[in-house]
Amino acid sequence: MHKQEVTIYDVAREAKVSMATVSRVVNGNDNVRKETRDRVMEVIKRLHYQPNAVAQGLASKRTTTVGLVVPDLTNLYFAELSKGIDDIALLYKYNIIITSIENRLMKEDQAIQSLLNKQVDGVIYMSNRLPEKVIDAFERTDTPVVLAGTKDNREDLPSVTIDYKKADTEALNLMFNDGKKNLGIVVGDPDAVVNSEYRIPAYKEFIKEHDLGEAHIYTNVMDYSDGYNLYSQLAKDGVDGVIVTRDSSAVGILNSAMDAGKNVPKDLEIVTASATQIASVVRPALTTIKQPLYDMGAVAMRMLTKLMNNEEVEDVHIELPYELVKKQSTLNQ
Amino acid sequence: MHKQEVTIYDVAREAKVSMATVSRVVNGNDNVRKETRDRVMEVIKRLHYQPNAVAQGLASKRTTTVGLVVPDLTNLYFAELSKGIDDIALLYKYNIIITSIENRLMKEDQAIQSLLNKQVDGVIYMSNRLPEKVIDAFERTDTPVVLAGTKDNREDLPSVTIDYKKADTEALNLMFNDGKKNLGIVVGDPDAVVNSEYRIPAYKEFIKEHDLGEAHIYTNVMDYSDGYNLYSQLAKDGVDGVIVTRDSSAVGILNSAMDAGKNVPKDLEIVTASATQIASVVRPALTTIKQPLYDMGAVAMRMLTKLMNNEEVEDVHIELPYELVKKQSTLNQ
DNA sequence: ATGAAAGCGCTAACAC
DNA sequence: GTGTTAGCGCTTTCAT
Repeated sequence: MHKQEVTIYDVAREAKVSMATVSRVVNGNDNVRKETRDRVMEVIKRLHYQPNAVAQGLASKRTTTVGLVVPDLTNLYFAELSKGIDDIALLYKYNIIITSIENRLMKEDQAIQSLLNKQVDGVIYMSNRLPEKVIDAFERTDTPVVLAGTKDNREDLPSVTIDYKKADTEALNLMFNDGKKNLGIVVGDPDAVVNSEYRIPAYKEFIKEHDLGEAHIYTNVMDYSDGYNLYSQLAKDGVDGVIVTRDSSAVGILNSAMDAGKNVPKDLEIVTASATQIASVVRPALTTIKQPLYDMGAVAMRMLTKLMNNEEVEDVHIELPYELVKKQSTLNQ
Repeated sequence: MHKQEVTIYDVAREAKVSMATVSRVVNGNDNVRKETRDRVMEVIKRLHYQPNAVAQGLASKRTTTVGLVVPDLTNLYFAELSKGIDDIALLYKYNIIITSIENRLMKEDQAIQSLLNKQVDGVIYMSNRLPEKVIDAFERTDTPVVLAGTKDNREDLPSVTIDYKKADTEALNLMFNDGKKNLGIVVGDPDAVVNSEYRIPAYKEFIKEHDLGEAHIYTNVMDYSDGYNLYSQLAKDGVDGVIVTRDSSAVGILNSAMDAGKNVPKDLEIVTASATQIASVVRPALTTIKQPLYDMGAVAMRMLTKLMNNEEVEDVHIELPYELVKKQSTLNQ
């Protein structure tokens, strides 16, 4: 399509060396006399030679490219994870191919296959859904995979997360100690492993242990308007404290409650489980389980670099510390 | 690195045809007898053959990959643009390599070069800064480039934008008609073409035409806290209406004003120039110049697909319609 | 409709 | 230290 202006062969000819030597210079191989190296470098500069990464990839079987699988770019939760990944990727000179898969023509396994076909050296998977087909695809390849902000059922795949159970329990406890006895939980996809295996069980255990009666579990609350519309139901159910996994939903609940003339936190306490910017700019500011999203991304990418280099990785299931940040959407007594 | 389990050669041997025929089947070339095609397809299925996109890229000189250059993934403005791009890219089966460049080791021209080395078929550039070096790199290559949400000085490069001058003038006029006579403008990077060539000139013209006295131009206000901290200055300067290009800054100003006991919009009107989610969830909700970000991204990507296929493109400088959405941060009289 | 063969631009033994 | 030579896995003429 576009003119590959200058190839390694042109440089070799002009510098009166072999392609191999140019390749050595380009790749920083030490086995080149300084004099030769300088001559080659000069020609490279003069001819504006730039190596063709596709050819390099085919010959070396390494593309210095990693794939990111993310549900939605416009969800700040994933954007902040991605930023951490991106920074470390840059540090190690990897490019990033990003694939978003929510509400899409493309299914998860197709996304993975597409990435693998591009010969990515590794994959970071952030989607909270992990269908069997994806697992199969991962198992059919040697390409290392790291999960960021999610887990698989069997805990086979390396992952970087927080302790969701502990975090949610702590949040519920905060509201309980504020005197709220009719607690609820609001999640997005109920089948997401994080929800089905950690958050919802943590909630169930909590209300059982504290004898809080009926469970109030609200699922498929995906965005602001879902949250906004949910409030009337929360009111009807007499819920006086909720933990909400998505902060856009939490903000929707907040605004809806206030529009209904209610007082947050007096009438309803809200704790959101992902501390993106949106949770801190609304008033009253939301109490949050602050996940170290940037760090989670960075740690995941760092782990992936090790896996791609066949380096030893001591622990493939890393849990980073979270922080329960008390703001004005809880009484904090 | 990873075992390329099955190659086109394996399929050819197993199906008792040549590699060329397998290639034809894979690429949907019609010149294959149905019988042969079926046999090849069967083998492909059975062997789980997947073409190596790197080898395809080297041989065909098309990678079906486009590069995105974006300042910051966690800025919803860019995220929403990217989403539009991504959806159209998926439709046309392009993968996306994303490169973010703000506050980074990597400079704009290195980012571009890295993308070009990967032999991307096209580039969408969203950064509001467009250094000479980047222009040079673009000129040294045949790879098509489209600017999304930004322009270059000479208007050489194809672009998708809104009419910034008209939009800002309309916003200023709204505030003027509300009786605000001490208007200001708050921007991020003052050297960004959109600011230096359109927004700031539009502002200057407006206050000159309406004889509003001294100009109040605030630059390098990049985020929420910059906006929050700026408010005291706005108050000191007696500004009673501002147009703010970044909505995180706008929200910062809003919260700061309210924390100072001021009334928005009575004491200060705020119009933000990019309508991301954050502008609509705060209370009072912000009046916004609603740019069709998703559409801008989609249109840019669609234009790029045409350029990559050497198709005719009637207009390479597309301006999409915006909408001035009146909310509670202006009086709207 | 199908096959043979020449590359695409580079890396990586291996030889000297 | 440097050159020679096979590939990497695929596409694409050009024959037939």
